[in-house]
Amino acid sequence: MAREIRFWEDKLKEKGYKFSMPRKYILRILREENKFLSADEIYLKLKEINSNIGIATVYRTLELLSRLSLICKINVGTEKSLYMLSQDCREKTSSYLICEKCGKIILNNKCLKSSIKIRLKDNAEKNIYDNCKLKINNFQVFFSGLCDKCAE
Amino acid sequence: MAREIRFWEDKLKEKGYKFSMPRKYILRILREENKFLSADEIYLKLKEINSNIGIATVYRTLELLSRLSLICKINVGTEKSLYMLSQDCREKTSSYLICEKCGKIILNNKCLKSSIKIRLKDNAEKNIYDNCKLKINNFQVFFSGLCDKCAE
DNA sequence: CTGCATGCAAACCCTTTGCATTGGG
DNA sequence: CCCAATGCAAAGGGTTTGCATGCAG
Repeated sequence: MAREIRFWEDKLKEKGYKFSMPRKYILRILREENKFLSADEIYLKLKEINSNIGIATVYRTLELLSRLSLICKINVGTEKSLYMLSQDCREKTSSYLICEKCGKIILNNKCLKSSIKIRLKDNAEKNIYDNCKLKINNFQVFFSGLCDKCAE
Repeated sequence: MAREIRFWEDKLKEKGYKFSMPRKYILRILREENKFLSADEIYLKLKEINSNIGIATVYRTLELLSRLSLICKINVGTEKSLYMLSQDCREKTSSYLICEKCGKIILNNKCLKSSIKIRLKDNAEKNIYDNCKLKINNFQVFFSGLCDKCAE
């Protein structure tokens, strides 16, 4: 963890941002939970540890960390945005199963993985940049439909 | 078009829903535009043809049509939800390239298609249902990153 | 006719913004 | 010390809901 804290601090300071208490706490929560969290889930966890960090700060911090690529943000279903540390996000989640109605998300289920074969060509990243002028830092597969509960 | 109108009508009536004027108009707009539209874009097009259909009805209709799988709904970036007729959605768009900052979307670019190889196994749909109790009606690939403009 | 579908407005929820204050470097 | 960062509250934007009315079957 100490190594990660140093890494976060460097990343922030190298761009001239302060390594403030709220930023430290939010990063630590994301590291400990190690899964996608919504802004208000993070806000509640901050309350649990008796911080009085406001929800506005949570959003501002998540926006900043996302801009610095320390975390990644996804939007699925009609739900709120979700955030996760970048390294874990890339290593651990690439496929999602989402109920279009209730927004329930299943991440990286084994069954999903075995149901689909995806292969990115070697030059994909460069190819896409050359064609579309967009530097890819995430790649995700979404299956969506209706879960049994919502289908009644 | 006449054939499609009949198809929509049957789909609605077979589940006991009325084929009302707002539903007919909204389906027709989606057919004519033949691309992803937001609820308020549809609402504006309805205004153009002098209908006084309310935005609430637009949302309720889109929710219903989505539930009946006549249309598909996507959520990307920080943007509003987008809707498109299902058949076109499946035929024409399965991959998206999104700028995480400005929300710009590139649909089904040839380059995207050639950069990725996707194969769904034959029994994928059934497999996923058996495991996750969710009936899939959509399947999409999202690449996200920063476009040149937003990267500065 | 009957009850589902609609229009309107208000409510809701997530997120952003304005502003005075605080605290990190 | 100074300015970026924060907390609070209010505003914003998309979407949903309550309720009286209208219209498809």
